[in-house]
Amino acid sequence: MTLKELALHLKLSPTTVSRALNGYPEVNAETRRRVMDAAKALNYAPNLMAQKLATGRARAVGHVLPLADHQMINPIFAEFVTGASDVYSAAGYDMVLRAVPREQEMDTYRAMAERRAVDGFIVHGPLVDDQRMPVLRKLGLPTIIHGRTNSMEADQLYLDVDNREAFERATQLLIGLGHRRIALLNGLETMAFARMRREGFEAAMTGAGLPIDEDLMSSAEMTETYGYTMASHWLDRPNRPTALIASSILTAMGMLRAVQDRGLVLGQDVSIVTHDDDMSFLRNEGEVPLFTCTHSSIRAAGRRCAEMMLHLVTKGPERVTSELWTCDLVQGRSTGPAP
Amino acid sequence: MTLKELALHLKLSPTTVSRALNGYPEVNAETRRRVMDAAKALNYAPNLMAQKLATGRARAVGHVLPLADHQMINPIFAEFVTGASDVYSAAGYDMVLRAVPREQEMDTYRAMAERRAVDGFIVHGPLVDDQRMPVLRKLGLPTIIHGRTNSMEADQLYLDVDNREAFERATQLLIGLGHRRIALLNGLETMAFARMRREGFEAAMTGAGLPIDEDLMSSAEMTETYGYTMASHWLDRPNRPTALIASSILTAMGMLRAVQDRGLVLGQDVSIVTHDDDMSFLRNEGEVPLFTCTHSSIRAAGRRCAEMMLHLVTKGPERVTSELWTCDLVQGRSTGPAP
DNA sequence: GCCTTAATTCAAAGCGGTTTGGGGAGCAGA
DNA sequence: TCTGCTCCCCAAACCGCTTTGAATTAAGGC
Repeated sequence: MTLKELALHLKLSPTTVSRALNGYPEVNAETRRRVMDAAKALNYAPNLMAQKLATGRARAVGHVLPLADHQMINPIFAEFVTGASDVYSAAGYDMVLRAVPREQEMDTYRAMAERRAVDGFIVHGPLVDDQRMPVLRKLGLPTIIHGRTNSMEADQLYLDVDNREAFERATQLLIGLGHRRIALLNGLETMAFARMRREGFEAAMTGAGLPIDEDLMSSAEMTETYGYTMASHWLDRPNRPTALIASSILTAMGMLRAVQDRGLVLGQDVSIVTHDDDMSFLRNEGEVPLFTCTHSSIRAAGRRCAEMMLHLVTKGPERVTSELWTCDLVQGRSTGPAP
Repeated sequence: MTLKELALHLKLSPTTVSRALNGYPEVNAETRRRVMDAAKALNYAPNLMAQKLATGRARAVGHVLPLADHQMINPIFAEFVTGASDVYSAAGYDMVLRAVPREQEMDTYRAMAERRAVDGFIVHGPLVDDQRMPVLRKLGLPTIIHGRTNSMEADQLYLDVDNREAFERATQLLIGLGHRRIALLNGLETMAFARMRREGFEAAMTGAGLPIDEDLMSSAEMTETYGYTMASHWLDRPNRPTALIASSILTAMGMLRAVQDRGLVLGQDVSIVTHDDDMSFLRNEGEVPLFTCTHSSIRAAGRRCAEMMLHLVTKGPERVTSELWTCDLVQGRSTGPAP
């Protein structure tokens, strides 16, 4: 069933039918009703491609996910993407998703833009000195960064969590409990967010006059195994840290396993603070949750980014501004006074 | 830059340019080279929408993810989707992703099909008595199920893991170690895969003349918390089970936490066998991995499904058949003789 | 009653490609 | 020389929708 056929059936011109269907004012109310009814009855649905070609708008936004070697990043993307996709779906937009190796990323962005496959991009996982920024800028499509980086232009739109402040606060909480030897198990510090978290940590430490011990700082993909391995390593030191900070609840789980392996008691012998992305499959639940954490829903971020993008492509760049979210600091059972 | 402009520039007709670019034989080799060079030099890329409209093929495949209340299912989708997306990207296909509430799922499939937004569907998370099957069948688009269900037609293409056999084998392994009281922490048994796992478990138990204790079987979303809660419950029983079977490495992690909480030793006081989807962020690593498990990569499944789909839409349904994969049974440190 | 203006509707021209149905040139065979 | 093929290339139709510009009719103003 095409528009033309429908028009023929109604003894109207395609023009009128199209307008009736798309809510244009210059069509008689009665006529519109007839058209609507017929469309429903005959099960008419406009051909997406034709619509896109005619309007020049793709009604889709692109997400390209770097397929890293260790692709820990995935569950976070997944969570974000579900949030975003939900918003798109409700607005009749599509999400087109491409997972490509890092080295093909630029080409992918370029290809999608040149071929008009999407109306805009949401960029994931910004790096320190991220090379993608100038390229994206040149493509000229609306772009929103989930996160921030030093290499983006001042007017670049983004949505980020204040990672620096969050980790400063988390560290201060531990310091306030009397901890002096605090280890930071950070995410990959090529990622912008990890860099900022480290800054927050260091600010709190030096702010309290505590030394920064490079041996108590480590940075890698945030897997459970990694949390277990590094925590084990630290806890077996002669002068072991009394508190650990994790960048993800996954690494925190690994840390906890290491703690329990050694017969130590969480929140007593060792305290743990983690960042919690509120991932649906790994909830930090309970009246008093297991982990004390800085908390920010990644899915909510996905939703919000999608909303910003839709606003951007439908109503223009006015009135859409970057957002910097503050994390909640949630008290759990994993922290206590330093032994 | 449009095809017409490029043609004008080359003093050729759009026809010839199009053919040259798309590798049709009826064009002089020298001409083709000229066209190719010019296209590259002028940075020409065909407009996707126009191409899709003209050819009638969307060059995209649809994935609709049910947005359940408890959306544990996500990381698995994510993993699958990354695998699939990788294959699509390499072939110049797009993945269009929609996350919608269960009740809108059918409409979403219908809408995508009617509007020709995709060339085919890959269906996730088949249920027992899945209502989507007849609907999808009627839409007439190529469809591949990741999993199987009783409600699909005999000729329906699918890719599944032999869950029944895997869990039967896992159970037999425990029985062979002398375990008699074995608890099964299953996924949601509305899902077809969970149902089959249960069947495998029961077959092994009755096969060994062991009773099936409903109190030692539970079914829910496979979260860490759930694993912790149920394992705690079971381990605190007067006559506690000596072995636990988990449906996901996440629940297994929760179980382990419960075991450690009680000062019990894994593989000694309590044995655990789990299914491992080989998720990138939660690897069951080590020379001898932590968990004894039935193992099958969900990402590999995503890749294979995508390949099947591409074959289906480009070369037709001949020579593409359903696949039933057998899980590896991997020996880890989490199992030992019954105490 | 004539001129405006508003309300509806339509024919036709895109959007940017692909594909069908020739058609001219060059060459071998009769 | 004429016919019959290839080999290349082109004009034009088409994919299914949107949108521009104009036409038709009805209502309002004086």
